[in-house]
Amino acid sequence: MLKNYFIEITKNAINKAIEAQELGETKENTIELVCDKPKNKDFGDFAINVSALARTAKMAPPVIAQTIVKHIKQENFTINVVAGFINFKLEKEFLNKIIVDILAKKDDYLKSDIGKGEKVNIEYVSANPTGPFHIGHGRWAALGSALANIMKYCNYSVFQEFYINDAGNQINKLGKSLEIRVRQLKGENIEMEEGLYPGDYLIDCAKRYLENNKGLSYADFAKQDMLRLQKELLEKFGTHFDLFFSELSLYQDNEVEKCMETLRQREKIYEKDGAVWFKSSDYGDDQDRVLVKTDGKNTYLTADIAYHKNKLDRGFERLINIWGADHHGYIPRMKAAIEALGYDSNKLEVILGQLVNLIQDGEQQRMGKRKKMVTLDDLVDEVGVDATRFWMLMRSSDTTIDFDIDLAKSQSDKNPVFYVQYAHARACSILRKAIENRLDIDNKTELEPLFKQEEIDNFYQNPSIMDLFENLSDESKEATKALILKLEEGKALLANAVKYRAPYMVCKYLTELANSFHHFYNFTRVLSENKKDSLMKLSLVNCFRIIMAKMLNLMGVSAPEKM
RNA sequence: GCGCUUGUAGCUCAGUUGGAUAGAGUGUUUGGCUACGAACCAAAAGGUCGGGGGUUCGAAUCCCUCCAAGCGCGCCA
Repeated sequence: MLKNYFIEITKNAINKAIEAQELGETKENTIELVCDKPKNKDFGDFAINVSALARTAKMAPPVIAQTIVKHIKQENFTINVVAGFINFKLEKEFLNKIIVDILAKKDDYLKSDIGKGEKVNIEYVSANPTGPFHIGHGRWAALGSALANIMKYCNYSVFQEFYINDAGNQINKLGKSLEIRVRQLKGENIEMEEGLYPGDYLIDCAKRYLENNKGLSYADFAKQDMLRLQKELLEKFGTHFDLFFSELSLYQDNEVEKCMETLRQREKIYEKDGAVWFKSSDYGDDQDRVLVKTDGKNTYLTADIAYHKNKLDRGFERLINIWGADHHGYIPRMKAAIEALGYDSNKLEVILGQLVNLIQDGEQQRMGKRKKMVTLDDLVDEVGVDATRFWMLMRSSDTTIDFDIDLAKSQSDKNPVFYVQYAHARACSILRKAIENRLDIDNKTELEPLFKQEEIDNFYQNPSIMDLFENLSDESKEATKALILKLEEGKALLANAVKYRAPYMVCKYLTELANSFHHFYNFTRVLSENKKDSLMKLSLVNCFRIIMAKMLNLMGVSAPEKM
């Protein structure tokens, strides 16, 4: 990564300057260098601020910068000092090399080894199998799968998991609700009871039940039916789980009981008022929590603790949970439980996603107030997987999303996903044109294609000559340079997105990358009779296409060749 | 009352260990297609970074305080 490269160079120069006792009273380099883009493009392409050395050196920042620069050998770049900033300007050799590098590495170019093979379990969506997903589930699904993708790409060993809440009282209610729907279909005149699931989707489920109930109870049938629909939608939504983990199985396998026993042995539970309590307040929770209610049934927490123990026992070094913001109060008790069981609670990392509001016809639709809830299924049918995913991913997970259906649906410049995909399709179009027959406008005759595919492939494999900056206008030079630098930036960006668990950064980058390409396109003619020149420019277009397609792919958004 | 999140351009949002003149998109105004996709590009206008105080060479960023919005504070799941 170029930023790190310049930081290294500067760090070495500072050390040399200190050795030569040129930096006043500075004995050692204690400052952390940060490499940014200069505010003003004329200054250079990268900038490092060394003003912080003023404290120890007791010298003016410009003098410090000049002193350091004396120790930097300027190779394929030039330096320009402004105030306390050392600005690096790349020369074309540097930039050309980046393209050669991408051609060689292809879509592995962006990879970095920040994961070092760490075993990570990402648990997300984890809905009750009692009905269709709402829009919020779509956000968790998009977020979790995109995060899993980028982490895998950066060499984390990622395991994606969905926890099925199939053991609680809600399953009984689901069974009763289905029973009523079935009896209604049979012609009985009964009403849906208060507190049960009134949604129409159970009517469809009831029809399937009547067709073939496989000898299952109402509850079991409904549960399996709902889960099947959920799985189908997740698949369609580009979300893959390695395991659907059943809460019920924790009881069947005695894991809940064993987990309780461990806590008991560690003296972390006690009885009071006829219930069994977990001493979570010993580990920073506000209050102790009930594990077994006075009616003898376990709380949701009890099984969930056993579930987290199970995950840790499977050898995961890190557990990432994606939860809705309405569950934030649940974090301290889960961390407490992990500590109480003798594990390190820092292994548990919870990503809280703020909720999603739906905007339709310019008005906010409150989930609860809507007569007919808009499900994720409806949304995907209306606006498509790509737009839904991109819209869900483009915002930081701690902002509430206003999902504007009409905007997401509109296939126009208002829709960021099309802007990005359009750039990709445009690049593909150029690459296609290079090997297609051309129309001679003057004579109205067809000409041979400019290239054969083999010629182009050979050049990509062995780009012996590469100078993208020959015969370009000044504007085109700037645009070419900006595009190359933007491609290079992708690597550091992806690493950051992983580090901060923030796929939204990738979406932002995609928009910027698309913009760089459109800008380049507008100033630069790629295909011409000058074959060598065309090949070099095609290389750049191809590099753009590779990086763009890979990033879109990581987000679970398609990279269409035509639109 | 306590806790978490948020408050930046008309609107939707970036701004990640405190750094140069606070940035994008959208909207508004204007200009650009007889060669590779105009679903595009370029330019202009648009800001007391919720208010107030503090920390320092320097604050949208850190601290305090107040205001506003969303979400939590179950022997529900």
